[in-house]
Amino acid sequence: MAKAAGVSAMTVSHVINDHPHVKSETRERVLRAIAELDYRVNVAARNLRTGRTGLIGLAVPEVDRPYYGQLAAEIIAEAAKRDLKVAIEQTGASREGELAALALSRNRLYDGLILSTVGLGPADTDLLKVEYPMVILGERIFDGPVDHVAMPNVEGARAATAHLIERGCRRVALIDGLQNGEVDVSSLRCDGYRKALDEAGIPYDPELVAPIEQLTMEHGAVAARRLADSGVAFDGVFCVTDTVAIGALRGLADSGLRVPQDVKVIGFDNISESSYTVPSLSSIDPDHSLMAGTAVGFLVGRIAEKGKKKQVAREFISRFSLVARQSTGG
Amino acid sequence: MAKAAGVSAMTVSHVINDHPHVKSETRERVLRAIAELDYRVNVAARNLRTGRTGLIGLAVPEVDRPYYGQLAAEIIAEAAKRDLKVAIEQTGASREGELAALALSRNRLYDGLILSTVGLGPADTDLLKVEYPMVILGERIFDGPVDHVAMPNVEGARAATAHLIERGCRRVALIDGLQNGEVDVSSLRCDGYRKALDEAGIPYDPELVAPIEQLTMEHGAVAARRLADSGVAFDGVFCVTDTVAIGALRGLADSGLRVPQDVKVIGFDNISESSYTVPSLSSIDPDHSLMAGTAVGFLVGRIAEKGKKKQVAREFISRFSLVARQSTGG
DNA sequence: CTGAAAGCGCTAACAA
DNA sequence: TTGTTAGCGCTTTCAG
Repeated sequence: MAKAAGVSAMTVSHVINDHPHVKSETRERVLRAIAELDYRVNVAARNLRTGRTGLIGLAVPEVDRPYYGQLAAEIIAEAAKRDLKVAIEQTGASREGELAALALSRNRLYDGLILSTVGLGPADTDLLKVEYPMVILGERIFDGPVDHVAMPNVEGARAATAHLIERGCRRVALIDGLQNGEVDVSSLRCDGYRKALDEAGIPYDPELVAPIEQLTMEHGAVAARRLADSGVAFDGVFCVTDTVAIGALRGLADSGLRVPQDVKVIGFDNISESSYTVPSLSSIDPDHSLMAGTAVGFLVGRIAEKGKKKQVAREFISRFSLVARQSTGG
Repeated sequence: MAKAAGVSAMTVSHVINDHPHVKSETRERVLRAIAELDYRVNVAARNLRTGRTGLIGLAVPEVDRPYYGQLAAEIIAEAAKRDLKVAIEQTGASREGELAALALSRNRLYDGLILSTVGLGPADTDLLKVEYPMVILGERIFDGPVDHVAMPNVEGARAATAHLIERGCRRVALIDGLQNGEVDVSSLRCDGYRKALDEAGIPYDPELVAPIEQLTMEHGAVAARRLADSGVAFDGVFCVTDTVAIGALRGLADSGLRVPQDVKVIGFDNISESSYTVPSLSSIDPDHSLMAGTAVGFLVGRIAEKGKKKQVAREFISRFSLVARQSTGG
């Protein structure tokens, strides 16, 4: 123990934790001893004593999907500002994976959990009634007393679709994920799409909706090719996410359709890749860093008030802006 | 304590850790009590006792860069197979960031560290002479007793360049990062590029080399535009990474050059986005999952043999394959 | 097969 | 301003 070098025991702890009442002379001495012995606090022991690990969990489907990778990057950066480390769980977008992530926090491995729900549905509300700090990042699917940070899905999708219409599209297709409930991303964005059509007096045509099983580039490409080959006329596509849209650009190119001349395309999320596709992709930007910052802020708040009586769940819906690029350009 | 429900104390520990000598009847009883009380082991206490945290650190420049995101995804998956969690540190590709990540392991927060070195150089070899489990993922820059998992940089770059030449290119440009030493990625891949030129009897022309400060899409795009606008003739571009190449595709499009008709393009890394660009991007695939698996395997080995005397450093250089896509297509 | 004793390294609370 | 006492919850060791 570093006390050997100095003369103290507990004082070391005070020095390490910047407690005020330490004579600067003593502090010096301790600091010197620490340096000489290359002493390091044992965080495991500290954790045991304090009940905090300084670690938060972030459960996302997969970090290599651009959207989640960018979200993770922002959350890690935001957490680092508050001296928190972030461990990443990959849930594979499955219910089981998300439940497994939930279970981990209960082991007190993490001080709190940011959970990006995709697989869990309203039926699982009870499972979320846990007493440890948690923030759901995604849709407001649950009624439980859990903080939420959500996107402006309906409004954003409406704006995206309206943008296509403004640019002259009259037959706007939708490449969307499967709609499992009434409040998942795919359903909400579909709502926004329909709302925009309504407002423009354009009838909703089910033939223009291409459902895909997973929100990946691959499925986006397949859906776009299928749409192009189906013989159904269309002059615009709103894709449920940018990742899907990037795949769709690929699929449209494969089918010999030019973007934006023949078909205009817009996505949702404004991932950084979208500026670099050819043509560059128009998108809805939900302000990721605001979302990340808010999520971490909520979580840190919950961690701080741990033990106190349940507070009401907070909810934050991010703002959005439309970013017009070549894919909807004239 | 769960012992209240059952009648044991330490036996709970045995049950939890699947120790053999427990009568199945007792085990049942304990298990039932655990379920009823919703008991969870306190990992902090276990960590303190065992000296293991079950957590490894992964230090990469930024998880939102596709290459590192995909690497992280594979490493997390690989670690999960061995019941290890992965905490991610973002070093910002800076020396300070990498040193900070090193320091954390010394706090025993992590059982070991996988460090993707970009900012550290040969001069920092001494700093890596640490006694805790570590694996360097990147170039073999250091002589210290540290395990390395590296890419076949020279050979891969040679193959990429040779591929362009085979496809008819005679003026092959190189968009490369700054060459800081003699063994960084940019230098090694440049070596491979020159080797291929030599072998084809094509003289090396410095005018065809566009250096960029960061390996990003943005810099790739700028470099490609600069190259196109410079008036120097070229019919092929080897980009040091796929990320840079995706930017270059964008830049070439901006300059009115068609890929592959006017200019052929190839990258390095084979990130998943490369299949979906328009045109799709040819690349060198260094077998990420083999690298991730090896890195985790090395680390787990080091963790297991912790305390034993120093072993010699192991080194693994991954294999590669060339993936030809539209960007070099005829 | 089960339990008792001891201690991992730290810090909250208090005393000096 | 510094030190003492205790104990966080677990597991290693050894005895029963």
